[in-house]
Amino acid sequence: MMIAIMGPTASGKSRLALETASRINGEIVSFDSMQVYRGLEIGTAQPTYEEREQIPHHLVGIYDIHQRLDVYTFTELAEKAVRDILDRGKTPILAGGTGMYLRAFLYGMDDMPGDRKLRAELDEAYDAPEKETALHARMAELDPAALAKWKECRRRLIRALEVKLISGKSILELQQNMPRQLKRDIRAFKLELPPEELNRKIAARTEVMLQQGWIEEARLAITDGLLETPTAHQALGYKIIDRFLKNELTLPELKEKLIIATRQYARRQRTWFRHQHPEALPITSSESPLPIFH
RNA sequence: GGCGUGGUAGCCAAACGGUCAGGCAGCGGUCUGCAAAAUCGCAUAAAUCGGUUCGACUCCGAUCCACGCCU
Repeated sequence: MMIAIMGPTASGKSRLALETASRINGEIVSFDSMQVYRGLEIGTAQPTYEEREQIPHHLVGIYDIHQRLDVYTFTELAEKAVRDILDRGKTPILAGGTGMYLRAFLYGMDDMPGDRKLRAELDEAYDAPEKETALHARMAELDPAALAKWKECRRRLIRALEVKLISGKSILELQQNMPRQLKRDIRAFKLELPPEELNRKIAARTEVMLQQGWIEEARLAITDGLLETPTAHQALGYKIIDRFLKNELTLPELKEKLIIATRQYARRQRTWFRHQHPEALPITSSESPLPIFH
């Protein structure tokens, strides 16, 4: 048996996961695409040192910002972490806001070929607005159906091209059996706070992060090349802070933009959980314990 | 008190006497190897009251409000 706690950013997942873990002798597996990165502790709201002393956390701070991460890789890491925890006779508590990773882990993905080197090359070759025409032309020839479906989305076109080049088949052909059944023995919960409450929490947390030194953290990471990394550059807020550091924004503007970006992220998460995780039981507060009965 | 300028959605901001601004914020959706990403869609307006007109956000008048200048 294992437990999953999902929910939008700042909704209180970590707190709930921690509380649950100590109650049922569990360990936490973070399902968060950005908390894996070292050096982004404050901005990605990683658990504190004390919290990690108290309860083991897995998949937090395990990567250097320059390393590339993707769903498939993450899923493998999570698989291993979960197995270890179970082997130790403890309960894995999956907690996080990266819906796609949770979905992939809980339901599985279709078997599809992948070649990270090839994908990186394709990214390199087409990763610019002007080069999209070339990508479109190539896809029009190789996989017109996929092009029609994702013409506005370069990233998915590149993955489609990758699959086509490796397998000779259209990605659409290979992904016809999107898994709809859970493949895990899981008790899943999703935090759904009233919008005003979540907004309040987001604003408050943003303030705290800034007080904790988020700006300095960002400055260091950016100096280290964060903005050019393959995956970590997407972490919310750092590009905005970069603009502040370049004096393009005032402090109040910075705060406002960070809060807005976080709210928008939370909304996308809400949409995802609403539709992709019917197995999760809605929870309206992070204050009370999860309804788990042994 | 007088003169001037202006009042367009939550905010910013255009054009126009007769289907549409646009941007930001908001809301909804999509999502199978970069997902804290990417992408698609939706709604809300004309300060108030009258007049001119077949038709007014657009023209005219009054009123209110804001800003500026004058007294």
